[in-house]
Amino acid sequence: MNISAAAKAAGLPVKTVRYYADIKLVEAPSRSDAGYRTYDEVALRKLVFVRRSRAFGFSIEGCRELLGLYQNQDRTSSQVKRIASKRLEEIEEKQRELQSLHDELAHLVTACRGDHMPDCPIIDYLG
Amino acid sequence: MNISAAAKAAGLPVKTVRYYADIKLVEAPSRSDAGYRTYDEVALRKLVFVRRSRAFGFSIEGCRELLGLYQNQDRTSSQVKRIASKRLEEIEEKQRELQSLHDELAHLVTACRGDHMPDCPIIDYLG
DNA sequence: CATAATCTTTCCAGTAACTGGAAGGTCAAG
DNA sequence: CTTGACCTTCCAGTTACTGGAAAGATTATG
Repeated sequence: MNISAAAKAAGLPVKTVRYYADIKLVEAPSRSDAGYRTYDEVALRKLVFVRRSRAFGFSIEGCRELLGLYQNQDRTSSQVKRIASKRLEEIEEKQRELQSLHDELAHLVTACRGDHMPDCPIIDYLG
Repeated sequence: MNISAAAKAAGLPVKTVRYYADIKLVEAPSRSDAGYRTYDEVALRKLVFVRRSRAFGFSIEGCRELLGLYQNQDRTSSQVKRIASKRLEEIEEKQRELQSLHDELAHLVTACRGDHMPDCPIIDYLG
């Protein structure tokens, strides 16, 4: 499988697939005689794993840890759970931030008449 | 007022204050004989305005637009409201994303026993 | 007045996680 | 045999700063 087929199968851009090998998130794939990267099922599954992990918002380093556990027969589910819980807390923290931003901004937007006059509670608040 | 006093008064790092002038988000401040940047009340108010705008998550370009309106006597509140509403929609979109991430990840974390065994629904889901 | 500490300046590089593009080699089809 | 779709590497740009080095200015202290 060449890189574009692997990328398509993994649901990732070709550039990203190369990038993941460059930063050693996944192993460097073997090469054809012409120097083309060739992917097998195992390599593909790791790419999919990374895509799904990234979709949860795990950082590259987080993905590295998770991928390590994925490939480690001696892992414990508590190791995995710890990492996932940390991410969950980050998400919740971000949600709280967004909620207060939302409430504040929504309040200002509602208060703004949105007419042809210059007076504006949003500008007043910021200035 | 030298840069560190202005930065402190505006609630921004010194580096950031310089940066905002470098990218012409705010005007380049006047200089002392020795070449030190000097800030007055007007410049300070603009820095505060940018800090507050940034705190709402407006991009630098968004801040540029808002600052333009702030300084424009001929602005209309509808112009301001349009920009703020766009940001509000971005926030809401992000909230929806985070909510679904949260629900999915929370579900997996709950299902994971977090013990010394390797079996893990989180890994299963990702792999 | 000398010196030390604390400013300030500019410039360069690095962060996260890609993404775009140029220059050039390879492969399959017609 | 040429065209077009691949593939390669390498370099640069993105966002919004942040860190640090080298060197000049100002302020405080002895």
